[in-house]
Amino acid sequence: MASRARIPDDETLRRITTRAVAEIVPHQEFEDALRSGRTLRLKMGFDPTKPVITLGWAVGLRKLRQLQDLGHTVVVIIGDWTARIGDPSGASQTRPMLTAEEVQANSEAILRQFYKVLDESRTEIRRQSEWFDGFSLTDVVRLAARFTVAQVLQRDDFAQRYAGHKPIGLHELLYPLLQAYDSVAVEADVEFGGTDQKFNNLMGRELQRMLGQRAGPAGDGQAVFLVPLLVGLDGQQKMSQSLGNYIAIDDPPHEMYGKLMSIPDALMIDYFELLTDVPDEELAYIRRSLEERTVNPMEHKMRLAREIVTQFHSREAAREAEEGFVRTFRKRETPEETVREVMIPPALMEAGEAMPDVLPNLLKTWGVVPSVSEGRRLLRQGAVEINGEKVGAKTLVKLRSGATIRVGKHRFLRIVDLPAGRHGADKQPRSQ
RNA sequence: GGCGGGGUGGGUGAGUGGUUAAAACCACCGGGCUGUAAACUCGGCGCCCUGAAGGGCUACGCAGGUUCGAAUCCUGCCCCCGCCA
Repeated sequence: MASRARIPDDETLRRITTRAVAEIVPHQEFEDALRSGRTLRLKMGFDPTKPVITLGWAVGLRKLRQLQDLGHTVVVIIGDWTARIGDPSGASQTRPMLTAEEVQANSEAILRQFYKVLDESRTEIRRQSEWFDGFSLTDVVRLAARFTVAQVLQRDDFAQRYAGHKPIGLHELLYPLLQAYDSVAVEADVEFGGTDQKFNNLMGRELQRMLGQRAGPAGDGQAVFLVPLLVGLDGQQKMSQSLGNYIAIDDPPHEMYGKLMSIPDALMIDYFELLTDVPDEELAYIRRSLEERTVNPMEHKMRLAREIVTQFHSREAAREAEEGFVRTFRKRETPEETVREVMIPPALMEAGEAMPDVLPNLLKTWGVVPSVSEGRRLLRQGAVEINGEKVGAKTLVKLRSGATIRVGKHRFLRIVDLPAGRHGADKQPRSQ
């Protein structure tokens, strides 16, 4: 508390307030506070509904880290209470309730990933249950009484659902209020979030003011720092766990690298800007070279993938991932680090070869495909090759130890002998 | 409490007694092309019977019923939406 934050020079300040920033409300207040050297409490919350954190989160986390490096404090709120309600943001089905154990496990996993970006020594962890467990019905009603339905319905998501005759749970209307109260509970000076959080965050500012809490850069309630939403792998929608169009902070290097290489070119600049420290001048160059087509976009994309994998893993891991990528997709070799070892029944092993009909069943057994039918489809469509040779409807397949089976573009299997014991193998394929 | 509309595959949404495993679109999967980009193109997309042919089993909110035959008709129940009170 007593310690002062470092005052950023103009260039640093500029970078903090412009790069990867959608909006700061109110902007001037925030800048002034940074210049004052006062230590700010920077709030960011999450719902521990799933143990997955996507790169979308990294945008805000990186911003928080920059501020931590100046000496400010990050307050992470674990939404262990609202996780039971379900944030109506986005696709917004009503989410199921979670058990205390699930919440606990998810929280730990998420924090571990946060610390890949955040400075743990300047991070304070708080749980909503600290204050909400003690809430009485009276407290809830009093809190709710401070706002009107019309106010809450201003929120985009609610407005749309209301207009579209979609159900809105009464409890969902409470969510923004609870999140706002979090800000009061931790006396947040600035709340961070994606642009879709604007409403919730501003509500926090308002509630602090109503309750006379002199938090915020100017004592008028928390400022709101909004970062752009990262677009997902599909190039269309916001990156999100539930849409499946994501890269997880936890993804292993080769997978992260591969996914980055598969993003639409149009997204490259965004990713550079939001997820890397590549200087603005260089971004300008990259942008220009893309427009003028003077450089193969792939070159830039490889750089991007390298930068990001380095950030979440290591330089070494990035290099290996890149080599693996080149070997697999350019030279069409088998990427050893992603091969999954599998075993086949002794009888087949004995025979050494078989009609391809056995493959769908094997693929199903190995969990490569969800059903035998699916395996058949793949086979019929020529998606399966063994030792580099496409398997046709009638080709005799050689199922020997050491044989490599490729399914689709990037699923690789290697047949191995049955071990004496039974610790065979199954490396996880890919998460999704 | 009253009146009306509606619940179909991952999503949107057609279908109102057999020709419907269920149109179309999206998403997704695979082949081709390529840079695991985009665009394009071809194909697939409930489960099972070794492929095809053919067949079986599940499936249109839930439970029963009518019928040779139901996603489609009837009854009860559950849920959603709107208007009025």
